[in-house]
Amino acid sequence: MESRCENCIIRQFNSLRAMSKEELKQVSNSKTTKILKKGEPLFEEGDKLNGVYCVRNGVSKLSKLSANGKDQIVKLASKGEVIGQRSVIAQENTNLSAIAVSDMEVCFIPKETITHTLQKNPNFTLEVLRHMAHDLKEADDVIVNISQKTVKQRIAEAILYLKNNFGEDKDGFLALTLSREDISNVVGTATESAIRIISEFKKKGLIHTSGKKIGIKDEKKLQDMVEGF
Amino acid sequence: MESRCENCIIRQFNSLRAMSKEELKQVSNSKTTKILKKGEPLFEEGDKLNGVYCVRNGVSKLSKLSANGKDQIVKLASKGEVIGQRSVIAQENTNLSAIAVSDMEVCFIPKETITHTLQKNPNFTLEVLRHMAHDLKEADDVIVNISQKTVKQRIAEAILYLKNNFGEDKDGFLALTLSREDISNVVGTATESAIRIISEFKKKGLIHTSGKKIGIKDEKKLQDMVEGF
DNA sequence: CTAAAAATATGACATTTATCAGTAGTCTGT
DNA sequence: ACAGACTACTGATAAATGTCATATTTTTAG
Repeated sequence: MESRCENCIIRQFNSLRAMSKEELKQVSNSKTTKILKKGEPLFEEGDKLNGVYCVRNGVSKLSKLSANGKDQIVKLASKGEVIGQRSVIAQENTNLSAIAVSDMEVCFIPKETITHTLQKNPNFTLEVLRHMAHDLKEADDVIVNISQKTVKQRIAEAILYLKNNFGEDKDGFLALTLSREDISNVVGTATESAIRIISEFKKKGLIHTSGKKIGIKDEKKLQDMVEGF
Repeated sequence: MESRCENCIIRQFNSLRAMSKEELKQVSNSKTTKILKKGEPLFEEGDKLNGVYCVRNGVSKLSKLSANGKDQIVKLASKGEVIGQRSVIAQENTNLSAIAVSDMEVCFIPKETITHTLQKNPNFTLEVLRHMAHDLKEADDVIVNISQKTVKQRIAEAILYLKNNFGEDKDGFLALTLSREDISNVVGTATESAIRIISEFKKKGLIHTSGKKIGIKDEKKLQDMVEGF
């Protein structure tokens, strides 16, 4: 049978840790588990969400389609993160799409369970609030980065971000492999520009690549690049 | 004597409306009122906030300094909005500066009053949460706009935003007058670029200006500009 | 394993935007 | 009312980035 939320380690990393034993039992009884293959959508922009998704494994990109037909990736959500809270809380259709960028395992928690607890357990609400406050700060940082840094700086930053958040595999490549297009959508630039700059980094010996995989060779210089040197 | 929060109309527009009579009384007793002249700071990036500010009148820009020395304006907060909640909730120093862009009147509410209510009144917490969810969505939209629209589109959008949110004066100029530099910092571009594009809009008959004041002449064409025509 | 499809890569060029330099206009405080 | 300071404006130019076209490599499906 399904594993129980009460015992789930993932929970330690998100706002569900503020739930009481009773509440967790309820979550566990109402949740369903879902497996997604790389590339499959969890939901699409504009969908009405009937609950939130707790990521057990894998990574999802949260993106928004712009008028000119390009996706902008606003956040990468991985193990322990809860996706869709914003829409459920604001009682609106979702403003973002969520698509798996690696195989995923997620738990779906119906919104009734969440909203019920939000109204009853102030500790949980406060915990969710803290998480959202954190997300908001990060969003502010993204705004400043995108508008004030060059594409080169942002790509260097993205590469370091991928290392710091998802680590490296045994061969020294970034553990999370994004397509060049996804990278350009994180950074907010044309795919060709991203590719060009990645090639340049490679020529300069800052990184090495193999297919779409990227490995960091000179972290310090990459960091300097971010700072603008 | 000072006016009482219980009677304050402003409250209707922000999360304070979810407070009980008792709680409001406490807020009213602990609050202080502050007058700011245009250009004066409410607080600066990195400050530790001892409470939140409720805007009674005037407008404040919330901005963040980037590495290259330029400010990026992340939000304009006006009547009814509460400033500084994010930092108080996350228990961090503030990541933004708040500077008055017009004369202001604000109420300062000490953080103890807020955090106390956050722990006791789930309705209030939920209301704050909803507001933050809304802010987060807006931040996502800003990210997409900045990275996917041209400077011209963003300036057209900013002008329409100023009209829709702050209205026009009797002579048909935008009621909130921002300096060209502030406009460029909202839009995330160089001041000269903003000026150039504003001149261009003027030549094309989309707007008219007088000193730093801007008035809209052809809203439809401005809107088309935003859409990319 | 192989052919087709998709993704990556690169060059040439157009467009957008930033930077620097300098002038004109507007506001502020005495 | 006036000087000085700030702000708006304009031109010339450089730099960054986007676009289109096309070649090459990698991945995928059968």
